[in-house]
Amino acid sequence: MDFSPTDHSNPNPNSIFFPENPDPMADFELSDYLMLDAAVFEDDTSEKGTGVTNESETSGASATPKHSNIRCKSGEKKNMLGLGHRTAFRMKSEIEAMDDGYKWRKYGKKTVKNSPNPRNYYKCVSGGCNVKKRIERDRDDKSYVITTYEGVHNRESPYTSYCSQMPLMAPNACISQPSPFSSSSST
DNA sequence: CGCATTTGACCGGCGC
DNA sequence: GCGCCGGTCAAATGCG
Repeated sequence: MDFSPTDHSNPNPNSIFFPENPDPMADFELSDYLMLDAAVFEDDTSEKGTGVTNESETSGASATPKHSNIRCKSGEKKNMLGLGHRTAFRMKSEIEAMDDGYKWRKYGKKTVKNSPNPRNYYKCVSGGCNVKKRIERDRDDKSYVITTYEGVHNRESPYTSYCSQMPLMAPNACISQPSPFSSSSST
């Protein structure tokens, strides 16, 4: 795994690199950054427990040998067929719905077997792009939020755009503004 | 009144 | 073939 939060070369506009310490919400800390596109998808679903994946989405897998949580389910298969990238973050945050610059609409909520915490499903409604994201709390540490983006935005996040206008800044210094995480985009 | 959210039902895929 | 599970849809409800 060479992925890192500072890998701004990632062409996927989904890859919004959250600041390590956004002052507005202070209590936020990026823990893991996972880029799961088609190329590495196989690894992601193999549940070998070698990658950070094991620490995030599959955190509950240890309790249940079955890896039902990360199998290539219907939606994921579409993903493998070329629907788009999948990007997952695990971050320490009190809030689940963070404003990443896009407008999201919640379309579902589901309690999943591997986690005592419900998983929330959002669709991007800004720009009409077909991007989805899942948000759930880490089963082992509720102070962590696991966010999984699926698909590719057809436009950049206002934050990354902002970022691109500041070529002299360190890439990962971008996005620390404008106030990336005003709580909850929706509501 | 309009829009976003909530929540239960339904669907499709996978494992046994 | 059946049951389980994750994901999505759509009607109902609440809030601004």
